[in-house]
Amino acid sequence: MGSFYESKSNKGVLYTATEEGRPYCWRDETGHRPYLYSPLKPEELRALGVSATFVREEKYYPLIDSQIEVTKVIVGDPLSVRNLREKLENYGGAREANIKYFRNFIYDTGVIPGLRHKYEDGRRIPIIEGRALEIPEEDVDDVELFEEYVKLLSSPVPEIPRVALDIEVGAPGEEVPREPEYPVIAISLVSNDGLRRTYILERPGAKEVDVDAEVRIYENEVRMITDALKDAFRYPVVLTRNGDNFDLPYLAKRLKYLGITDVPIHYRTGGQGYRADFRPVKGTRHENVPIHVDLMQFFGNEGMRGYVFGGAYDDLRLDTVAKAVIGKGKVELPTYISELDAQTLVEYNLNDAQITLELTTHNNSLVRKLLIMFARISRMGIHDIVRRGISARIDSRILREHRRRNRLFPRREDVLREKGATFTDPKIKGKKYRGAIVIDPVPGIHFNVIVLDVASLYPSVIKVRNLSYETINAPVSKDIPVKRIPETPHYVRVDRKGIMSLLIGMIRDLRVKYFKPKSKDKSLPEDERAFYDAVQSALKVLINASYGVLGFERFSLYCPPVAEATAAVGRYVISRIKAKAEELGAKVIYGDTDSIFVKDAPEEVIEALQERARKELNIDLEVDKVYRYVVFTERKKNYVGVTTDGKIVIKGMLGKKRNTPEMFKKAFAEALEELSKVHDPKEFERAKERIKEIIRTTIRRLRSGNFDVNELAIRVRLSKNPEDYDAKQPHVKVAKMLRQMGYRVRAGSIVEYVYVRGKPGAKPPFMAKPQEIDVEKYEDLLKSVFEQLIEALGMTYNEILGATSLKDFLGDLIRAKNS
DNA sequence: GCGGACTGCTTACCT
DNA sequence: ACAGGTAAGCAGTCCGCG
Repeated sequence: MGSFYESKSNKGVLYTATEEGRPYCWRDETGHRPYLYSPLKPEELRALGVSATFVREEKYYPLIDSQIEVTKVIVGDPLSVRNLREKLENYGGAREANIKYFRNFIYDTGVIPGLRHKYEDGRRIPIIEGRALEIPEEDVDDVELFEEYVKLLSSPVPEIPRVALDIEVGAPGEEVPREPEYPVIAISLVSNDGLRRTYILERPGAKEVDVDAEVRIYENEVRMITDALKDAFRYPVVLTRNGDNFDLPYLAKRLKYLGITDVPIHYRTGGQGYRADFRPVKGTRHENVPIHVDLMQFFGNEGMRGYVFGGAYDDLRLDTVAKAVIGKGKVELPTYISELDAQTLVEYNLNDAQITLELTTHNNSLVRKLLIMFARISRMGIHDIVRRGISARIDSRILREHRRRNRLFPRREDVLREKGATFTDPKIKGKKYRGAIVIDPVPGIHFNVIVLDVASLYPSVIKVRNLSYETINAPVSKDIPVKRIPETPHYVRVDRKGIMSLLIGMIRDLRVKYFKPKSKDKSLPEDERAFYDAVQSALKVLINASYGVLGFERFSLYCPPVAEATAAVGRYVISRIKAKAEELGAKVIYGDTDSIFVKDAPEEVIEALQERARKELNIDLEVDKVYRYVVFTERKKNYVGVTTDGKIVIKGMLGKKRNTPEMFKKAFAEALEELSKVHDPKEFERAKERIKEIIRTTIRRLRSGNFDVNELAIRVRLSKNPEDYDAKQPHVKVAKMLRQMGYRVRAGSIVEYVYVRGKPGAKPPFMAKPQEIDVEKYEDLLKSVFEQLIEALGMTYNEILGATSLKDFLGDLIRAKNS
């Protein structure tokens, strides 16, 4: 499950699970030491005064497609690796010297995080119990590798004993305390094996607390904290929400404040990110210490938010995340924590711990399974899976695959020097290369529309075109076959399989050809299908990010021409499909990146297109959606449609954006409701009338002042801390205002404001009265929201309303004059 | 002195 | 700390205009 370097024993340490599923802590017995590689010979290194063990090794170096000789420099401790790396900087540099020791330890011992292990001859052997059935041999580049991953990923996920921990601090007001001057007044533990316990400091009503849990009352705060931690330490995993940033550091600080010197928590703040872990106190060892999993770190990850939970939560408060993931929120608080009565305090505290646990058990333990799958694929401990981004996971997987093929991992600067240049001009200033095509939509209402899309376009392109850092623009002689990349000077050698192409292609195939079909196979029992579904979601996250990381500066194998070539071939593929569709007589009315919307295309044409894509481009073209009708304006990424089964699809419209006031979102939803009833052109007339009525009613409400200001609140998420903004937009002004008033507003916070007449222009809703609202401003906003819809229906906003204000009237007049 | 065209900055969304 | 493309808002600058 994890690994680290233990300085006391000067050894690598692994946490694994035993055959029986019990946690087990294993200290290295193989003599594994920290090391790096150098292109220098041992005698040259000795001459430089390097004292270490030298081993000459032959490795394959992908950047020049040759075997090379390097020296493995084995040293005493991880710190020496860093010192040596700096020392060798001017002497040919070091290789594989930026890899943390515990990572090498994992790759080299062959341990697989997320699996149970057995012990044989001093080695840990991972227990792989998964079976590989029906491996599709055609189109899989490396059947053996494919089979290995299938077995690895289909091995059962053990149920890990774990306990959720949550604390409450008796700070006055709604301030979240940073300094340890306030007492910890309650701690709750809720486990997946039946423990439900709250530890509270003695207070009025404490003895009468009646909850579905054991309540322990303490006079002494130190005793209470120590007892709670002792109980938590019986579990191999402790779950928190925000424990890295709050619960654990606060407990540590508070214990020190109360005079305890040997504290079982180690934390780090600021700088390289914050994290907190449990540590052994005097007389105990690492095996008695649980792993800390802060779920907020996991859910805060953009990849998780977007792909697995469908962007279901907007901010990271426990309440929001819990409602989205498990459909259950927090207990409403009548007052500040410090003023709660004992009963309410315990209920609140217990509920938070309960929700934290449920985030990992809900939906057939989806989160638990995802974490384990990521751990297995990327050979990373749960510690790091939770805390680090997707690029770290892909990096770990790729490094491990280099290691086992005895390939020397190239330095980022070497890849960049050899393969750095891009040639296409981006549409957006500041970007590095040209991206996807968006086909101009044909404005109007279109009946009978089929959406075709390429299943995972970019990973398919990477696979099919053999794109990889070592195959693109490789130094080649005349007799080595290459294939050119359209719109660029790039070429790819095709006589050797590129490693990125192989690995990304395989993850794609694992998902598309194996786990996804299994997750939908009705002949399998439901829990088995749910398991395969978790596996395919984990693979999806990796697939979706695999192209992106190649264009990401901090990725270890950052390779701009590969990213550029991927996008270029993507454009080529979709353009070819579009041209072919038109050739076959279908009208292409829109398309974005990997899709085309075709109108009036009979089934034969669709089939012919799919056939052509398969034969000519080696690409799978799928029917993604069938629309009863779609409505476009000239705006891209902006449309409404109703599918044949009556589902409304809205894309990009203001009416669904998170920062549109609730009042307008509601009106917009009503208008869509009307549209969903439409089956043919005639019924549109009725819908239009109803929409007109909805808009008018909304305007009347605005003008009458008959509303709650909260209905008009605009919610914006800050990307920076307020003090870091130069801009003076309303949300920035209000953020600064709130901070002045003592609220904790920072990057990631949601700022709410309403437009008011007069000086500052915007105010937090709780400070504004309905009479102050800048009604004109909101009428403009309403217009923007509905214009996107109205224009699509072939009308103008003013026409549908009549001239409702002098400004609109004059606007119309000017437009009439100009045209 | 005021509006329009423009740019830069920002957010939210699409694939 | 995965990518680029698009829409839209606000604030500021420049320019033209009796």
